[in-house]
Amino acid sequence: MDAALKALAEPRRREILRLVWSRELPATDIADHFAEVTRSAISQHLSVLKEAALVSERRDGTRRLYRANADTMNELRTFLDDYWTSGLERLRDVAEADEARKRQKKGRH
Amino acid sequence: MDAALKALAEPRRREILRLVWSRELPATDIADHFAEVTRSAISQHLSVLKEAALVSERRDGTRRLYRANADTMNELRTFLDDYWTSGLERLRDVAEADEARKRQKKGRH
DNA sequence: CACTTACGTAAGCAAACACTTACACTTGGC
DNA sequence: GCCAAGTGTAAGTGTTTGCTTACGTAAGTG
Repeated sequence: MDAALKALAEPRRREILRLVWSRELPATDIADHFAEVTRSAISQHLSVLKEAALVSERRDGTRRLYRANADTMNELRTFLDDYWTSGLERLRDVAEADEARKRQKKGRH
Repeated sequence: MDAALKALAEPRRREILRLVWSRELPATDIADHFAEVTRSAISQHLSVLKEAALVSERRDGTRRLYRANADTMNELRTFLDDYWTSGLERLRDVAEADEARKRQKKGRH
């Protein structure tokens, strides 16, 4: 999940992800979409996205077809939703652990 | 919004953000929470979060009190929600723009 | 006014990142 | 078997990032 967030932090990768959102696309077609950078750069971005499970790859002859992985994106979505909402509930525990840490630190020093 | 996503990509910053989720906290208290890194490192993280408008800062004497900025986080949330859902609808436009680009590229070359 | 508390900030460093160019590898058609 | 198409990968480069130590500074305290 960490990897997914990190992968999404890069604008180019978000754009790639959008391209393969609902249809499979071969690497070359994806690269063609970006005039500014090399095919190689896109290939590396695709690796990152694949590593983060944000896209899946399917081989067809010499081509590799990429498509966004809806499962991972839904997981990420619920992770963030939890993040938004859980802050409040878990706060008491965090505060308590914090106090303990503080006392320990002071005691040591 | 880009800055916010990038800021969230860092685990430490997410943890900081959670600490100030629903209560103000002075920088020192935040730093005390992290035994592994320096106060300076946390200060720099706070700068990034502030730059991304994910936290707001209020001064009180020598102290600076930080608190998560709910507005920005809601904006980010809707941005992502749009991102999840809009892919489908905007896809046709992207595809069309893409075809145009492709034709142009071939024409030039 | 000296001293302490609570901070940011500058400088430097190693690791990570987004690229590039050049090359290697598969797959399918002739 | 040879060649072209489609693609990953290795190596190198400049920039950014997350950190450290050291110093600077503003606000309260005696």
